[in-house]
Amino acid sequence: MSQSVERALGILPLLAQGPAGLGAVADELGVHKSTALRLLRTLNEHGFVYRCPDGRYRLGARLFALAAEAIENLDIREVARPHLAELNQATGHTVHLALHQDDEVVYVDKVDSRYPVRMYSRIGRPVPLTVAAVAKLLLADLPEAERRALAHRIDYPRYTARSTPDAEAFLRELDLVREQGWATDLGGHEESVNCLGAPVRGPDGRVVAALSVSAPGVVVTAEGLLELLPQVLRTAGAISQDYSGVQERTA
Amino acid sequence: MSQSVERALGILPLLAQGPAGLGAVADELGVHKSTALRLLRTLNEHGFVYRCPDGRYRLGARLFALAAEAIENLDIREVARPHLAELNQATGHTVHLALHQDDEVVYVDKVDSRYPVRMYSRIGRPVPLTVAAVAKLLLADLPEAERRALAHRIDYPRYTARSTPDAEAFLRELDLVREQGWATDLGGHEESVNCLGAPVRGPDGRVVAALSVSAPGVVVTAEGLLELLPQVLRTAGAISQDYSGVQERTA
DNA sequence: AACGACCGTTGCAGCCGACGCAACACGCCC
DNA sequence: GGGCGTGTTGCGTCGGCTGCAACGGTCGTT
Repeated sequence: MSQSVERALGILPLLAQGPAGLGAVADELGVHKSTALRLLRTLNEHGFVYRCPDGRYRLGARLFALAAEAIENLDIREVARPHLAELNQATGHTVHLALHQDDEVVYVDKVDSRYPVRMYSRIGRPVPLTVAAVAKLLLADLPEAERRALAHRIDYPRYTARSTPDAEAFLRELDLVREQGWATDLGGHEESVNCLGAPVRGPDGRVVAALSVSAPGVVVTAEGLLELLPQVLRTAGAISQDYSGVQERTA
Repeated sequence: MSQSVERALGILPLLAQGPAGLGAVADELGVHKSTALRLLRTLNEHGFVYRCPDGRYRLGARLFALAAEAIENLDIREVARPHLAELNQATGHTVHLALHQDDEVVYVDKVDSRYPVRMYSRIGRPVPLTVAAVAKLLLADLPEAERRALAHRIDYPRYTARSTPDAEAFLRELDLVREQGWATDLGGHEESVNCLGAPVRGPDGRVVAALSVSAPGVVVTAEGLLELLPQVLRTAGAISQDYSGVQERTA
């Protein structure tokens, strides 16, 4: 839509992969150096890009600040936090909270496991759509047409032998998840890690978020994890209720 | 420099404070609605802005993803991580790693305390410049002129009675920190939390990062925390060495 | 020391892309 | 139904952005 903005935004993913000089940025964007310079300068003035002492460019502090601030302001987080902490306290496992935006599912909060062996994840990081329990929960609630379109649009990486192989299998899985009201990821992303998740619903009954507990097989078996289902469902229900209660929060 | 980009970037901080409608954004920017619409659309196409079902705009997932990716790629992090984990293992306290960019100091990694009472912090979040141990370490290494300019440019919020009160006190503190090679924050940010930090130096001897251990007074006294100084210094030294060894990593 | 290669920076003219206007299309409440 | 407050579209005009070319700096090389 807006050329210069588009180009400027295109710079950011480039720099996310690592620092780069003016020339490299210009080449990558396919524009003249002077153009790239102007864009980088404006980005720099606003703190989105940081100029290293050696002249190369990196992503700037402002970006991190914004992301942090935005995450703070996601209201579901505030409501959910105490419940997540409680679930973590009760089970000892890592607890995640995730949201759906566009074609991505992102973790917006987590409470780390008390066990030394922890699952690797990071707040703000996109979740593998086809295997993660929270992703299945969030996507299963989409209207049918949208769900089908999405299922055929995305890729199906074979993280492990148990990863969802294709769109058909994924849609079947989503149907199952929607029906039973909870979801699992049994070694679909990393061979030795299992997850169990449940949906958080808004006042209109639609799924607005999803939470999950994750634990490596060495800590608890898949069967053992499934025994936590009632607790997980109860926590998700409690958050749903709290969230529907407060409801409007027009900033 | 570049008008449209500048405007587009101006939108993001607005939305960080909470969701807003098209009209509100246009008013705030001082531009026509149609202009704001185009900017929002481009931001939206790139995932930096997310359109709520109710038509309002929020910050988008891409922003989180970028921030996460960039933080992953900060190479000091990778080098430091095992050392931080070790320090955490040995002491049990929360360990932070921070960097300096422009006028901000940001946490880029942390390992949580094993104690139930934890200090509140978040990766990517700006650190209070005037009191945090890591901030003092990073700023103390600036060239004198820059240090003085910065000291007079920033604010001195009185978080607690022990917060640094003004520029003069701050500069004195920085001199002390630079000389002794380590820094503390004894209740300067939150009354009951103490920190002890040390600098990580690059191949040229300049401070490139800072780490700290933090613990609430209920877990360990300030004196007890100070006894960890040798360990903290050793860890910082080990990271410096590793970092200077690998050195070049031109992406 | 002089050279050349490379990178970042500046001024400028032309042109295209962004701007604001005005009109339209919705949903809502008085 | 009429008024409002949204968000949206098409269009002409002007201005901001673009790419060029030329400059200045810092290396490494001969």
